[in-house]
Amino acid sequence: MIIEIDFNSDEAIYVQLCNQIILGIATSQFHEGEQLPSVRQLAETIGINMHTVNKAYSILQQDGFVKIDRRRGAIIALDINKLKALAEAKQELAVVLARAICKGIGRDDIHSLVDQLYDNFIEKIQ
Amino acid sequence: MIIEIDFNSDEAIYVQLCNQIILGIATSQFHEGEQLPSVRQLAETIGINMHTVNKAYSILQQDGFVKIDRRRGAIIALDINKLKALAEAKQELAVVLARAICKGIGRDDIHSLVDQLYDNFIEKIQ
DNA sequence: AATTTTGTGATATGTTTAGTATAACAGATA
DNA sequence: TATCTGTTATACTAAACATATCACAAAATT
Repeated sequence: MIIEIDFNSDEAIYVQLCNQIILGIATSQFHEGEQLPSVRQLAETIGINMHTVNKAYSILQQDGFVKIDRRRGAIIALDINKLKALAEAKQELAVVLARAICKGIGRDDIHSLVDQLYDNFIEKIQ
Repeated sequence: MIIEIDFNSDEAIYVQLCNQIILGIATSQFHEGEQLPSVRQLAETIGINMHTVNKAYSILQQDGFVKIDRRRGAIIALDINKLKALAEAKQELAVVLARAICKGIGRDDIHSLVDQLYDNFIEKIQ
């Protein structure tokens, strides 16, 4: 999977890294049990410091997306707690929807966007 | 409207301020043309610095939620560009949905959450 | 006319975060 | 043995966040 970092973005590098990897998992470009590049290797290919990658991996572990094995590094391992995930998603959605509502985006528009995105995710899986 | 800031949050104060005000607009607690408290006044009531409020107001202006009038301060004025807003919402949704999908949350779950939130927003309007 | 309030600008300071740069260590692997 | 892994520690720069004053011009109020 190709990971692209925008160094001009106002988003921190480690945040971009987390999001890209999560996106990769969602689109099945990374599979359960698959091992991610080592912190040193990924750092070198991207051209950033090892600790920045390590921070991203640590956060992914904390958020239940990977497990870190001393022998093999970071491995995709989803810790699924649906109730917790639903609560978090709702909280994040609230912020996004509030902005959208202010800009005249209706309920149907959002449903349509959700479908578009889900279709897109599924498309990439196949 | 009551604006609450969590000083223990990892979200910057000005970001929380922006989100709260946007939430206020979405729930019609703030109306088009209504004027927000002055930067000094709001800063005092919250217990933060004037410039922090000013930063939030400036961002809200930049994002097209308010206009800043030298005479009356910040006034709710929605600059509606639906196409742009849709694109931004899609981008933000993609990140949220990717996380959700990884945690086993399906399309219907998201639609349900969206409906819940929209109902909640409408409820607060009445 | 005088005072107050408004947004705005400049400057300075302290704190935290982000990111980089090294170095070292223990465990696993080849 | 040599190499790879994650991990930890330290040190440093740079940027962001937040506060603290001071000052100014425009508008509103008195």
